[in-house]
Amino acid sequence: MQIEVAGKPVDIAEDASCGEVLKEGLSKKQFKNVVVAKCGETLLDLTTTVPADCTSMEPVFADSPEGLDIIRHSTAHLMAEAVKKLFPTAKVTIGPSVENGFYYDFDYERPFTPEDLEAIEQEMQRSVGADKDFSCRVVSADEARAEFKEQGEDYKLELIDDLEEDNYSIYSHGEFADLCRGPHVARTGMLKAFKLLNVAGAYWRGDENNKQLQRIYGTAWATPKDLKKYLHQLEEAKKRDHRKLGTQLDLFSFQEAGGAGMAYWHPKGALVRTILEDFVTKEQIKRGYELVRGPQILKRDLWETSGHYENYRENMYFTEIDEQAYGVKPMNCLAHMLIYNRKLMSYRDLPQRYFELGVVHRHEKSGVLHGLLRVRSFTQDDAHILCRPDQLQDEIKGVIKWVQDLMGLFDFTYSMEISTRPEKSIGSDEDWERAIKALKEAMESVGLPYEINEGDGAFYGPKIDVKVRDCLGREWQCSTIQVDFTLPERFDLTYIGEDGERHRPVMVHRAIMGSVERFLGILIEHYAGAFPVWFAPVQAKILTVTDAQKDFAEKVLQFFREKGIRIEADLRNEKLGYKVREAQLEKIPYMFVIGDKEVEAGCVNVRVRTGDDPGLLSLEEAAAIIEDAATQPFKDGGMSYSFST
RNA sequence: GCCCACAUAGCUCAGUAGGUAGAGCGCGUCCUUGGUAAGGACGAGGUCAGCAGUUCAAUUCUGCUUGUGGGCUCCA
Repeated sequence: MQIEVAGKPVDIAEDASCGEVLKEGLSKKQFKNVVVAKCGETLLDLTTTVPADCTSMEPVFADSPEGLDIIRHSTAHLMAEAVKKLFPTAKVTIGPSVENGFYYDFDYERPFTPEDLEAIEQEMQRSVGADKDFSCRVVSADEARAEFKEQGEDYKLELIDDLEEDNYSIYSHGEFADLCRGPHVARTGMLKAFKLLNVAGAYWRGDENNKQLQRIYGTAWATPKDLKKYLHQLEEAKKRDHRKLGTQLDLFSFQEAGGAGMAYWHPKGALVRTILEDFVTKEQIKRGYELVRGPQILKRDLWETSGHYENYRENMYFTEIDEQAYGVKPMNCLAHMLIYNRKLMSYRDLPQRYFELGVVHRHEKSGVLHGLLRVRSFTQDDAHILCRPDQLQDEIKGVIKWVQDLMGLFDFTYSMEISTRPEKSIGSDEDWERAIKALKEAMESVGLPYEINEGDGAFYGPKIDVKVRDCLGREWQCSTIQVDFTLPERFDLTYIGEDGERHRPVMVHRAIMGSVERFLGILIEHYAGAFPVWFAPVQAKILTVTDAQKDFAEKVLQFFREKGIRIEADLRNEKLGYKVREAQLEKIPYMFVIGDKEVEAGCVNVRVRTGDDPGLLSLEEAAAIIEDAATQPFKDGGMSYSFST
């Protein structure tokens, strides 16, 4: 019998295992790093007998994405073994691999402590040292039930009942056996690079009505070197954390006295924000939007009409004025609809595109707040497009283009998904179908890949969500495009068509940055605080060598200020090296050093934060460099912008 | 909201077997006039997050509250 291994034919015995076949077909060194076998799309344990229909087999190496997944999953089992050994009354639940690692959820009478984690990790190391074999057996549903019932593993019983399979595979190593689809590494000795990271609460099956379990997270890699590299990366990422940089660069803070989830913008941070908002606002106008503004609070019955009261109440703040109930706006759409409704619209007036940097308040659960990325009060670059059905496609495409342009400007990588109807929602099934179809068609016509996120739409309509990652790899939603047939109906929005009849416009809710706060948080992490010249709060800093240059430095300062360049001067009685260091830590793009030489020449000596050193330049030349650096990103993106004071 | 952890000077952190606290940086004054990542001296600065309780005595122990961090659930 012959089988192809990694492209070359190998003779094998009738009942050979996958491991034996791969060992035959690969060099000794290669085989050492094989975790499982791959036959077609199926992953098989090395101990599994080669299936009769398998004609070619590929090795899955430890450092491949699939291999790492196996290693992490197996490490989760290894951890469960250790936990059961140290805490026999703990009940096991599920333990999958996740990005960069794994977790396992346990039900135990007391919380695990950091010391417990250390003990667990040591126990895991012992098991690795013992190099126990992983083995798999397939049993009937009844046998599986009997086995886990005897062990008191109630959660496993629940899983068996839910899966409703005829047979189940059970993976064991040493004393530990777990209901599991597999596959796994052959021996515990292959798991040589892992670390337990933290404990967290997690609901059984992700449902907050269920019991809360204890989840232990860990990371696992193919080699200790990879593990070390990953842990180092984590450390580096922490340095870019926007919360840390926000303090270091004096951009913003959160004030305990003022309440959770609400940012306070310091002078530098507020300036960065203002520039971003200014750019986005001007760009909206160029793209055919009109600026509007609505109030912060609207009468409660309006929120009832819109369905917010019914579907979004727990996220809203309410207040009372003159015995009249009001709701603080969590979204801007209501005001925009009222503005649309101020007069009778003609089909010629459409589309109406209303843009507002709207401040919204949402009562987010206390546990979800996270720096600028998840707050209770934030500003959306929000717009509502009211258009005729025949205009819908072009409008969506226009928004997608704008999203692409903005993300491109910052060189963001992002993922897109279409979110469908959630449980709590309003509107007819047909409208939902129509709206989803419109979004899909637009995405497909632009040729963008997308995922479907079932049940995650807004309560009034489906949406395209654009997600960007933070420094720790967590994804955050930024842009959103939502098609809505329902709210125009609820507010009886109409326009007079060519036929002289009243028609219903379609509404597109959309935000490009999403939340200014969140977007800035991600920008801070993306640039590690070293903002591009166009929105750096301070673009250049003058550093004098001694106070003899003070007068000239002040003239230079004035010169650049008049040019609209954001510049500061460090005239303190300190050494140059000290001033350079400080400006470098402030991540200021340009430093202008002024000593006697420069005064004499009427020049500045330019130092760039990247380490480049253009040297002695005239004031005009230096200004040109900055202006160039500030406008270049827009030229590259086919746009134009400059902030002026 | 739930689980766990944490909260000491503007920042980063030490510390107290329960006897009201310390460093570095920053800040102020003075000396130093120094050419590309930290010159020196002196000084100011803290209801040890808040409120209760235990105690002769609480920053330290206990409880609650507030806030923060890591997750879960939920969402821009």
